[in-house]
Amino acid sequence: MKNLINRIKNSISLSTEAEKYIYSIAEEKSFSKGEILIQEGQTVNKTFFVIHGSLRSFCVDKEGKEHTLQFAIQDWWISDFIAMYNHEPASLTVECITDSTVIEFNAQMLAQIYLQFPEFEPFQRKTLERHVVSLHKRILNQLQLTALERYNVFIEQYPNIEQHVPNYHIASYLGITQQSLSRVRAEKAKK
Amino acid sequence: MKNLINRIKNSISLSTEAEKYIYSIAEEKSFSKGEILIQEGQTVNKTFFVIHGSLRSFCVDKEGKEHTLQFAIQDWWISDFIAMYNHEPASLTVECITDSTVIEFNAQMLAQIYLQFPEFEPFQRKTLERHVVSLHKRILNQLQLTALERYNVFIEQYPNIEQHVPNYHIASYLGITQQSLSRVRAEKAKK
DNA sequence: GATAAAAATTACCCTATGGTAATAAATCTA
DNA sequence: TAGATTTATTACCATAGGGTAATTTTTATC
Repeated sequence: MKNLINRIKNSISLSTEAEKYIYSIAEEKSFSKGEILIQEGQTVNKTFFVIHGSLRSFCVDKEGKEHTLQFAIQDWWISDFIAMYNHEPASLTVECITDSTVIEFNAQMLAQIYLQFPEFEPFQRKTLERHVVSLHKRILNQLQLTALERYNVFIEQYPNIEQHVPNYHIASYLGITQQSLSRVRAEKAKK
Repeated sequence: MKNLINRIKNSISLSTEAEKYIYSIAEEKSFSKGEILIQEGQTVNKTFFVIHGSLRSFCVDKEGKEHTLQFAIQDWWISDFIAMYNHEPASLTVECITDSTVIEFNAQMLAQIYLQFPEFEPFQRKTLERHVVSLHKRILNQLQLTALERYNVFIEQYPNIEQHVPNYHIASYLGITQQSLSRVRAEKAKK
């Protein structure tokens, strides 16, 4: 839980009351590999801050293929943001890739925190803005880079994730098949 | 300018003072087809709300090919959000596709508006959240749909844009070449 | 309305990535 | 450690979409 508090303190100065409030609406939870935190179809009123471990959100297409929208490692947030922000049932599944510890927040409580503690506004805004930036960059990468280039960007962005995340999840994040990723990696190793 | 005021009023109740303040930090401007609102490399402290017309933001890759990140039509916001949120030089260009009228905001002024008028917080948040949702959906589409399917989603999402936007811009948004889009359209017309 | 310019289509061949399947390697489990 | 299971690799052929270029259609300009 300290992670988050420190992270907030990097961005705003946090009163003891505000810190207490955070503790009151948050709950630290541990999940083991394979556990589902959000199930497709469910109502989503939770969002998770990752303390350690790795998780992903993904959708399943009509042919049953999985497509990874997001990975989350330490200090990242994860949820089904489409469902959460639109107040509609989850179209995504959020699962643990490895044993993980997260802080679970009630989304409404968290969104309203600035009412009691206006100093949270810039922190929340910054979090959302950073999210937008990372999505814009991802889309630009998808538009202009080859599979190999996208893979290189990925391992730069998540330097340690490969040890923990199976290859086919990375492939499904990059928008290619597991086999193509294998080829791409072979290609890369040759050079 | 009424567009924006009405749009805000749909979401929050707006005092006369707040309305005046909006007018004071905004400037309605008209641009003609082809004009550049944000140039790659520039510092970005402006964001635009579209009154009418159509604009796009795009990047240029190492081979000189353009990739459209976003279209903006009536009631949408457009800027280089990567540059704006990260306080770095623009990596995108924002240009008018057709003659357009926009409201230009100083980004800092707009971001700080909640300090004087806290009732703006939910409006600003909602705008950001909607942005995140649309980007998540775009990424999911890119991961799981074929070019034809993405094209269909596109024309559903922007029903009238085709009359105004050249095909090669749409192609560059969908992540395919102009020629592929042409094929896709021919395919679609056949059925 | 004629001409020029821009945009869209079509054709041809090429390449990156997909699909299926077999094999190999790694990991888990008893 | 053996066997089972999961994951990764490789091979083969198939296909969606790319590249170049020629042609047609549309739009702008005089």
